[in-house]
Amino acid sequence: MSLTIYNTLTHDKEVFEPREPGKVGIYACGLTPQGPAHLGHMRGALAFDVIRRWFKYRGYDVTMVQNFTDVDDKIIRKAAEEGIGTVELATRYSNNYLADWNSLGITPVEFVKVTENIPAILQLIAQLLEREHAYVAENGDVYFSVRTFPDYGKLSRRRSDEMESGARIEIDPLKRDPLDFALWKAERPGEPSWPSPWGPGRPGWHIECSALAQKFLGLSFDIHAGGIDLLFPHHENEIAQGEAGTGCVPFARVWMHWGSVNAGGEKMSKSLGNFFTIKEILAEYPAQVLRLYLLSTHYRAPIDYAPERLAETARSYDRLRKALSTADQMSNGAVVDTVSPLHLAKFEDSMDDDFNSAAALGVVFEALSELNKEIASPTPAPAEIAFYSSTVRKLIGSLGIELTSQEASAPDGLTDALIEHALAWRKLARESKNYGLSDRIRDDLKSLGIILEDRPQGTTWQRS
RNA sequence: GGCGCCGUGCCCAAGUGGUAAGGGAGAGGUCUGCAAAACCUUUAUGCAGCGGUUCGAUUCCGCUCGGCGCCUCCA
Repeated sequence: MSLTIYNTLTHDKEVFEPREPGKVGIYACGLTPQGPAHLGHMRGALAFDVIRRWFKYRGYDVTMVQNFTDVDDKIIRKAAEEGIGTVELATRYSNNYLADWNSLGITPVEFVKVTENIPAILQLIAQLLEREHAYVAENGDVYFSVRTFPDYGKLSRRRSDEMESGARIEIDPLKRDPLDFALWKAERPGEPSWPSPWGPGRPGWHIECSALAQKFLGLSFDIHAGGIDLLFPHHENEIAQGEAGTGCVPFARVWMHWGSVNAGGEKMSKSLGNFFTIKEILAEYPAQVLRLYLLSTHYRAPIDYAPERLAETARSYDRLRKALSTADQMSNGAVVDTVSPLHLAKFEDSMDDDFNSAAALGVVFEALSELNKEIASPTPAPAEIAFYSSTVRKLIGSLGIELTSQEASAPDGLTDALIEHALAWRKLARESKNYGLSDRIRDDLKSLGIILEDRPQGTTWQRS
């Protein structure tokens, strides 16, 4: 089965065909760094971390670019409120965001800032003016003329005439048409600005993504990604700017959109106050659990976040962890580097089908079930145990979820050797039927976070 | 009002024109000195409702009801 991707532009799943064989270029809309990131901001980052891993797994050389819109109305306002410069504010929250990526184990991409790429933006605006898709208003603003671009609406499937009738867009006398949008905003007192042929000012909201994507990935690049809430008008405008400005169609070959993160049935957002920051969540649960949770729903579907959901995921994650820990102790050092072909094939098919991580995780748990059956068998075969634990590890590992061996998290003083000694003492106690003592040892270890499990073949243990 | 998405067991969540993955929770059982874990069995003749197409639909089409997103800043 070949890699298939749902393309919002065609409303259909398509076999992925890169512009250049073996290479894939991805542009994703980043964010406006003006506050701490919440789960909603991280969903796309995580989804595309996994998508990039899968492209690499399939042999692609991946380039992914994401922007920081580090100058815009909100940043200017927020910086003024806090009495600091816009650069300082944007830098603080960009770094904050990158730290969140790091704590979730998301591989960094090529981050680009608007303020460091003003020339590319000016150039695209100039091209749009040259081609008469834009005009300069009397105050120095530059607007895109939607009427000059007949394809406008092809991504979001809206027709301009319909929108106009029902629209409640405020009438801006500077615009020739209510649908027109700003490419360049003329300087206002106290705001950052850059010189331009149309007078000093700063970029409008949508132009940066068109300019940056084309600058760093070229014309007609492979994939453009973003949250579904950016579909209109942002992405629609990007297409208009990119295609009208260069004459090169399509601006991007495939459009991918991830679903929103909701809380209490409504989109998580700052204004509603129903958001959870990454730091809050990671204070309660390990990053692996959060990854597992987010990946258990397909990236395009909306996901409703609730702390109970994470608690459930934590339980299933523990099952995974415990089984692998037990397997390590029962495989007698048998090293197996292979993966169950049956499970691998199902897993790959799932991921090839529009990166269906939810279905792929289902396969992981099926393999886990095989592993547990072998562990529970009256005559467990170390080689079989190693075979299935390797399968589980490799499959889920390809989604960026590492099930580390337990010694990695050993607390101070409780070395594996010490625990092994305690197990030996307990074994002696049990052999002499001194159950009071053996239970005492088990309880004491439990209070230290060590869980014992007696099996016919001996006792295994793990850190809880 | 316009555009789009969605409605699967107690909860979460995949999925297919031919009879429903997986996870969490619950119930019974096996193993065990006990415990824990695991294993086995069990919880949808059913996939919002009503029509239609079809030999056959949860899967395609239409309508109805319900939820959500976007149309204003948004990941």
